[in-house]
Amino acid sequence: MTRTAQQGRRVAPHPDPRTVPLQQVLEALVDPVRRRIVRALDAADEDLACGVIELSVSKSTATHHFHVLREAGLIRQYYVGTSRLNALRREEFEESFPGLLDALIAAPEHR
Amino acid sequence: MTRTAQQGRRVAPHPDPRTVPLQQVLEALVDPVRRRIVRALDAADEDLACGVIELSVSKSTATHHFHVLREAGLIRQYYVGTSRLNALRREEFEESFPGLLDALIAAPEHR
DNA sequence: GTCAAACTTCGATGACCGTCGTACGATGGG
DNA sequence: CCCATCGTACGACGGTCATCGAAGTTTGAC
Repeated sequence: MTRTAQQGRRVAPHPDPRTVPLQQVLEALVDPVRRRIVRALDAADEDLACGVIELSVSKSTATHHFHVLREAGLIRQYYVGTSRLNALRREEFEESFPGLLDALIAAPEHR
Repeated sequence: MTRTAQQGRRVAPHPDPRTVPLQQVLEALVDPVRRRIVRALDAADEDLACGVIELSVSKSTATHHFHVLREAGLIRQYYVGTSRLNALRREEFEESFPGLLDALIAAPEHR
């Protein structure tokens, strides 16, 4: 098994956002930890590793949350070395659910 | 006890949408039955009684869902006779979370 | 080749919430 | 009055999900 094949084995499936039901998207976004992730990715000008976002949950829980966001078509994930980088899928998501991400990011969490 | 006082006793508390946390709003809207209610109220040109919206859940469950929507500042409820009428609080909600309700209503449930 | 860093996987646990049936309350018509 | 209609209140139950720790995997650095 070559090194690149190993790398390939780590590539997780990324659904087309247009095939993701609204229900799944909302279930992903209803969790405050996952919204923190989305907000962090939105605020950053570059892709972020899982570890650099402060989430106040354990690593295994964080992995779970990133998984849910990926399955909902909200983020893209790829490995660079031992890190896994995350990127918000803005344009694709906007095409699927126009205005939804913008409205959510603009919405204040508290008051 | 007068009749109007009795009526007054049935008036449920309506929070100001501006005081409702985003978390609570999303928890309200993540349930598909509650989204059906919101969509029905949006589509109607008049206020709707609880009973006239097809929900495929029991009456007690329906009451629960209307309660959650009211507490989230999404609907207004008032009695007329034995019926309880429901109205979407569009403008107030729009002021609190601009674009959110529109994006959700515009979003297709399935594909 | 050894080791640390960064995530993942797995199973377990605990809490929450959507659901229901039943009993109850309020209203208006005959 | 009586009664049907419409909705509410209350427990109970069940499934789902966020959480964790422990063990495993992959990578790169030395």
